[in-house]
Amino acid sequence: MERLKNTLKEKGLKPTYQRLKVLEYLDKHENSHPTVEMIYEALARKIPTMSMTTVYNTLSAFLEKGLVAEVTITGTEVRYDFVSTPHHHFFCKKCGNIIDINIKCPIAEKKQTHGHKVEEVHGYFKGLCKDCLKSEKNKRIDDE
Amino acid sequence: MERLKNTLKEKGLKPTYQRLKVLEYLDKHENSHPTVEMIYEALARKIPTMSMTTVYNTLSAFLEKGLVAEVTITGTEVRYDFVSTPHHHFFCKKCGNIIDINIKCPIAEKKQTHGHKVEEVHGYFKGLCKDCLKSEKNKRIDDE
DNA sequence: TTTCGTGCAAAGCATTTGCAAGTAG
DNA sequence: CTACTTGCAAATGCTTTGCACGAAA
Repeated sequence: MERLKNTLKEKGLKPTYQRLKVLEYLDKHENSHPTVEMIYEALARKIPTMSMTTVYNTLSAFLEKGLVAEVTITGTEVRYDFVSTPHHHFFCKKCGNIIDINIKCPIAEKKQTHGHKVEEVHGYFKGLCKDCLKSEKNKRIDDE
Repeated sequence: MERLKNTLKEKGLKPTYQRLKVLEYLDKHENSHPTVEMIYEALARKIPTMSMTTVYNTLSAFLEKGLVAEVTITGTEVRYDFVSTPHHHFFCKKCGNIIDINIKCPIAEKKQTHGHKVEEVHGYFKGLCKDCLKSEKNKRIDDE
């Protein structure tokens, strides 16, 4: 808890109760890339006065300070990624999960391409995740 | 025109006047990755009865048939990419343009990663485009 | 006391839906 | 003829804004 409090202070954000709770949620669910709503739903259960507005405010403050990154793979919803180290994402078309992918890509090292100055490199895959692949296979076996 | 008409027929879409016009716009502005609004604004000038709904309908039909791809780099707007060959994108943080980038990436050839089945590979850069870089430099010279 | 954050209610907007009239084949 | 498409109007739902209250320094 103290660790997260310091994270906020370092970024010049007052460590309010709500901000700490949002950050704690992001920290605990680092791998689920939650939506605004997922965060709100989870926190509202514990903090009855929590409002959507506060989640929006908080996330946009975090975004500004570089604490989180927006992931817009699906095109219909924004998901939030607690920024640690740069990585790619995998979006499963079946279950909708977004999974972190850590692979080294020579292109990701580029500082320039076609004369443009590169500041960020983003990459993502779409397809079927490991688990959905497994259940697809089981289904096929069941059918036989 | 006949070419585009055939494109629609091949995909099983009735080549209506509106669809042809949207497709023609996409074909002509292949490199500008327009938003729904940009397409609507341009076409409404020539076709007074054109409606937003029709642009939405048309694009979603195109998307379903794989004629276009959605580009969601900015997070606040969806842009449409007339599908030709797979390529990456460069988003300029200053002017907001989205530029096609053709580079070979070894990762893009992957059919599988970490046990997940890869069907699509997407990559994009963010930074300053060639032109904005140039005007930044000129500005600095002007200041001196 | 002064500044900043919270959270309710209302506003704003892009997108979707319902549906009547029109059109392609 | 028959099914599909168009496009207006209304509804929907996510996100932002205005603002009063409250907390922190």
